[in-house]
Amino acid sequence: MRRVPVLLPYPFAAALDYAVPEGMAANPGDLVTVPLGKRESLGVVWDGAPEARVAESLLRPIISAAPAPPLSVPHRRFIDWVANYTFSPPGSVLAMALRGFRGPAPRQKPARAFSSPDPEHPGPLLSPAQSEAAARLIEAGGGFSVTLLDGVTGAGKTEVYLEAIAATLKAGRQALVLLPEIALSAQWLERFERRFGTLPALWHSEVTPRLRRLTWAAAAAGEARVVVGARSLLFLPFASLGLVIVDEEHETAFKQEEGVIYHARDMAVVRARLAAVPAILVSATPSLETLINAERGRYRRVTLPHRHGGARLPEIGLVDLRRSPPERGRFLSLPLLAALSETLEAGEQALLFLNRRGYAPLTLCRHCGHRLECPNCSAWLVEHRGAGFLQCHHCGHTLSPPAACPACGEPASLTPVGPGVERIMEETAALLPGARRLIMASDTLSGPKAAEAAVRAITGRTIDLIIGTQIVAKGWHFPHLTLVGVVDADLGLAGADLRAGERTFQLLHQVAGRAGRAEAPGRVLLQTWCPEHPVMRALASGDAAAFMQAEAAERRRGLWPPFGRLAALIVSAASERVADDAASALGLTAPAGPGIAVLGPAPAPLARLGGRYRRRLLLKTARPVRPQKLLRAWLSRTKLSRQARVRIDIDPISFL
DNA sequence: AGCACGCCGACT
DNA sequence: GTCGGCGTGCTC
Repeated sequence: MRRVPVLLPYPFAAALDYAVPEGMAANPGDLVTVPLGKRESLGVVWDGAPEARVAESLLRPIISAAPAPPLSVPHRRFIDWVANYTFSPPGSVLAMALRGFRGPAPRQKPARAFSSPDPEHPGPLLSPAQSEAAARLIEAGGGFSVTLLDGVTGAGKTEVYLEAIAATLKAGRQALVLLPEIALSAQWLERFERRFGTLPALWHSEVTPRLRRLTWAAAAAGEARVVVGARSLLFLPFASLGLVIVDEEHETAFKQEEGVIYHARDMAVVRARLAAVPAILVSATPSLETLINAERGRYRRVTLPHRHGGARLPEIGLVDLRRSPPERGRFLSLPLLAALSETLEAGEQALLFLNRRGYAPLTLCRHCGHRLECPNCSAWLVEHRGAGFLQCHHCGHTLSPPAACPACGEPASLTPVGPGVERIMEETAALLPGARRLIMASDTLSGPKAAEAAVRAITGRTIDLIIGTQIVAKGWHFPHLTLVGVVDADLGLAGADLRAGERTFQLLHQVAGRAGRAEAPGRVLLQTWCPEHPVMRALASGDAAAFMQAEAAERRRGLWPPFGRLAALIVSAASERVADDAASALGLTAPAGPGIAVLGPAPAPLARLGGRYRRRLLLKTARPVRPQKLLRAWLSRTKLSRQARVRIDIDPISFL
């Protein structure tokens, strides 16, 4: 009897062994149905020698082969690699790869659902700079390489990398394109269709199960030639992957924070390396990680220094709120209001950016000072006036606005503090009554359909003023938009996040980049209490390189990423005592040695989340030290209460 | 992930 | 006296 390891899409520590029935091939990569307890489960025959932990007489036989092509060797190595790196059970990673394959294969030929993009389709004419950049992307060849494609906002980078896709298609291979946000895909798809005469396959959480199954099968069969989607697309099987692209590579939305915790940009590079194909990372504001890799010569770099079609970069000005404070109870200063009226009177469009959803982030009792807080999390409840409730942005808990203060009972004493986009909407309604306004936020723009409607309204000029959260910073092209106002430029700089400066710079630079993308020149006004801050000075001067150099020097000094490595341990428990005990137990057994430091334990900034108490430890190592091995030994020598959970976040981005 | 086993509260 | 809460443990 033959015995093979079968990896199941569940968080088991390892593959389980099964017996291979007479006459079945059961080669590594084959999808199979196996018995599991009283159930049946899908699984994949895995590589290597069987574990042989179970006696032969106890082995159960594989039930049948499943109707799908085998997972390729590079795909299997990728699943193993991600599991190892992220400290996750390999079965959990496999589950992501099999999401989309369920039950019998689709009856109709997938080919019919996915027309082939035509690389010879007459697309838009490229500028000489774009053509040259495209040629440089293509000259990297078909083997593994990473190229940073950067350049100013509005330079036409998308059209450049579409040429790399065309070359991949001509070579008969498939391309994978990661976008940070599905809402973004509305305009992206238009550009793709203009170039290739048809739409690509889409992969994200809103795709219906039926289409998801078709797409999975079509990718696995090589019939979906280009697939575009969110981070989970990385785990889709491809018959002949030839190119991996990550657009807006600096976006933190690529970090998956639940389940298997991974950074899709970094894993995209790994996928490309294991598949021996090129990767292209695209951004007007590349992450420091990527810039350093380019500087060290590990990544190639192709730059588009000018805006497409003769458009000019917008002028960025600072409004010093100490000198021009808004009126009491208002948030827009006179200089910004004047610019708004001018722009709207000229028949152009304006955008007000504030990275805060809802009406007000805090509700306070004027009588006793009580703050409305979430009962499950250490966080304020955010008022959503339009929807008529207060909500916790961390656990989703909602509350009807109380008529009296819940602490002191004083009636009508609760007052909103600080602005959200809804409150800015209200303020502009009073001050700019004629403007047709639209809020763009993740809760008003959920899904590609809503995003498409918004895009249509803006490009069709039935909207004059957009008020948006960070969703507006992501690659939109609104030709009639000439003014961008940032309500609170300092917002992202608070807190102890090591990337706060970098991220604020990227976000504000990207928002600014929405202005003046066509003939009419753009203008940007940043309201700040601290115009001398390096981030504000860099934005106003436009010297991104100097800013990132300074940022790099600081990180190098402190051995912070990308010059050192980080892993976060988040200890949580339903009881505060259990969380504290587990965290201090980990503190006592922490690893030590050259190039190793452990910070904490400390209460997490969100010390309570979803009713659980949280503590954090941070493992910081020098670049050559791999944290995974240290963590494995650390956790195995530490006795923890069963009630305490430890989450490991390798390369953490969020420090909440 | 499911699904079973197991030891403490409100019901026919 | 049972029905059932979900804590903990196992699945080759």
